[in-house]
Amino acid sequence: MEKELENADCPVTATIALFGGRWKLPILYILSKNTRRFGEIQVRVPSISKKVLTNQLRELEADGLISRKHYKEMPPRVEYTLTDFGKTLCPLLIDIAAWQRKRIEYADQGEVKLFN
Amino acid sequence: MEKELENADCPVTATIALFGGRWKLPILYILSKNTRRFGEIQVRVPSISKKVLTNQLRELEADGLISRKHYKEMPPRVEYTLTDFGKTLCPLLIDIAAWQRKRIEYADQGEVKLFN
DNA sequence: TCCATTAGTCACTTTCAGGTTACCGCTTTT
DNA sequence: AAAAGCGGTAACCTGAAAGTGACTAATGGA
Repeated sequence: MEKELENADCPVTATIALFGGRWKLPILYILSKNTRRFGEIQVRVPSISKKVLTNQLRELEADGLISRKHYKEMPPRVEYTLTDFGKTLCPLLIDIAAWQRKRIEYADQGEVKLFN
Repeated sequence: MEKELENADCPVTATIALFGGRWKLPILYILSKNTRRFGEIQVRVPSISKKVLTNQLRELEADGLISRKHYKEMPPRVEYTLTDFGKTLCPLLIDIAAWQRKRIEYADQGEVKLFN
């Protein structure tokens, strides 16, 4: 039996891994509007803890979607910004949101349930 | 401080939840080519267990992406098919895959690492 | 002198999607 | 009479991610 797919090199899976984390989309959305300091992000993402926020930011940085600028001041100041590459993600997110509207159309026709 | 977003009604988050499960993309990919029986899916998704496959299929069905047809025969026969709504997902997945190619371009320029 | 501030880290606990193994009903094949 | 085939279900386990609370460094201000 042929192997129809190898999960590891599926481009869709690979892409979703980049922003599939629990809080990554909210973070990217916030940074798409403005460069933000750590604390500013935290206050805009409801109920995220420092540990998890740090984590998600580190991963986004490692994937090249955001950059981190650390000012050597006291108290510390750290700013996060979407990279040029990170900005290329925005149109895709808009496409995804657009499809959600299509889903709502189907729901209006009773063909699809929105909530289970 | 204004709440810039509520995660729950983010259309991107909602969409990704539909196919973010561990095996949902492979399953959708397989069904995008053919209607398939349970066992045919299982054999094409490397190393998925029956329980998990059942689970993922049930969720995809609940979300209206696939339909399940149970023939009352013995031994049992159950066929899974992409719904019309499920088919509308395909172009989106193609967009996502296309963005991955953009990512690879950036990687070629050394601006983004593909693997960490 | 002591406190507040910022961006974390550390150690620990909780959660739950996903995985494992065993079992089932009903029929045909051996 | 036994085994194989199909599409599951039930009970249990596991590992990674997420969450919690306490702690820190270095400075300015009351």
